[in-house]
Amino acid sequence: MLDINLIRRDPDRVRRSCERRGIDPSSVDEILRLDEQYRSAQTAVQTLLSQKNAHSATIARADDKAEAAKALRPQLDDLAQQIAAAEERAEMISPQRADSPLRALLENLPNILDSAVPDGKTEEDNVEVRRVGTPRAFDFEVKPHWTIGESLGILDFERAAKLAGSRFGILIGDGARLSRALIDFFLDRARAKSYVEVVPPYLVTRRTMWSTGQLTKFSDAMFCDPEADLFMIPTSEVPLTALHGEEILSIEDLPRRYAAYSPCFRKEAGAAGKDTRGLMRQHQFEKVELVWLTVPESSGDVLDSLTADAEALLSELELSHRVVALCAGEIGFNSAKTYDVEVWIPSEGRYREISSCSNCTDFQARRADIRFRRDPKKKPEFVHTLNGSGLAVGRTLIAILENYQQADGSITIPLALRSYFNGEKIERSST
RNA sequence: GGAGAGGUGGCAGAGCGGUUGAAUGCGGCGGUCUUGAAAACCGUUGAACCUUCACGGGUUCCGUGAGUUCGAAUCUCACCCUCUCCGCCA
Repeated sequence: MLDINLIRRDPDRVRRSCERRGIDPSSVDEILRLDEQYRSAQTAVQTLLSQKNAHSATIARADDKAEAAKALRPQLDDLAQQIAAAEERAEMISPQRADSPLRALLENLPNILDSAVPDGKTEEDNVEVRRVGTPRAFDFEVKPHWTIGESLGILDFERAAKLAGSRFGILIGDGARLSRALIDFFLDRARAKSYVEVVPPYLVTRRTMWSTGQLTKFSDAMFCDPEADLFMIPTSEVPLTALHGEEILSIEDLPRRYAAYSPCFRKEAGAAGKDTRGLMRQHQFEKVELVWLTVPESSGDVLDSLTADAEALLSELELSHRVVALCAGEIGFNSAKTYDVEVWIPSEGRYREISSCSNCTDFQARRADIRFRRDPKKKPEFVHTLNGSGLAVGRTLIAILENYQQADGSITIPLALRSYFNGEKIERSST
């Protein structure tokens, strides 16, 4: 959520940001109009309440309170009427109200883009920042990971469909072990970089989901239990970011780094027909997520080091990758600036997203109410929140299967992973 | 799921329906004292919002939401959460 004060002070900046994202900026004017109305209504209510309180204080001070109350009766009754009327007017547009139009408009404004974000509408307009490693050259025909996995007996999509329908996969034997090895590897590396490991709830309340900006009209539908009103997390960014919701941290608490391995659940309603085969896009996948809470002035640098942390994992796995700066039209609702880390997928002959690192500035912190105090005397300020995958387990698995495939159909395990996997190779016979 | 207890400021813990945003203690901050520190003593110390160029003024907040009242932390109702015991269970 944006700061209403910022919208008042610099509406043009907000409009420009909306336009760059390809979103109609007209709601900014509507917000300004409603906000003006609301504030004058509020002032009216407060003036009347102040008068009423003065009368009550008079009664409280009087020796004969009943008598005093009786004497002030006419004024009090008159005030009560006026207050009720004024309150009704203010209540209509109060942003506190769940169905307030002002609130709805405010909540649906995306974060303000960082000035460094490149213009553009689609993936094509993303700007490559750097490339690391060279895609491996194959002297045989590369196979897609599902073919490799199924013939090795470590991936099973048919039975997954039997159990759960489309967009599910089953990891078996060495496939499951490799996945577990990756999780361990990722978490160990995160720990080495001072991230604190967390096992968060995988189901969260509507409020929590709302607080990190996942529940908006721009969001894809999530799995949920309507009866319990609990939502299955689409990423552990949600519980990790909201961890310190409604808290005021002290400056010594910052920066705060958290890492969580968790399953993630997504309906992928908007992705019909995309990546229908294989592990690329599933209703359930696993991920190690990295989250930072920082002071505002350092979030820019933190985004770089967070991205570097994600990349380092790929470098260590010797997987060729690149970093792209997302263009204005591609950046998520919460984010001011996002780098995607993309890994080389041989069967597609291109790089695919394996981590998305975002600086959400104070946007989520304002919704979730995560603040800090620089000094015991200073006012609390909102922290900045950042998140990135480190990494998506399923997609890393894809990358390993495809990039490390051998002519005989076996898989060589990346060096960095061998001690975790406890082996060097996956072969047909080994399952 | 059944039975009970409880939710007050950073924490602990008071609070006959009336100048209570809230005693007291701890902690925090500032100061006195000290070569320095500790101790002691003094002072100060919640948040959001509205209004003002500013000084300041005002409103709201004691789990949440309604209600009674001129006036509610205090009374009524509903809901939520936490804890204890029982049942079930990985």
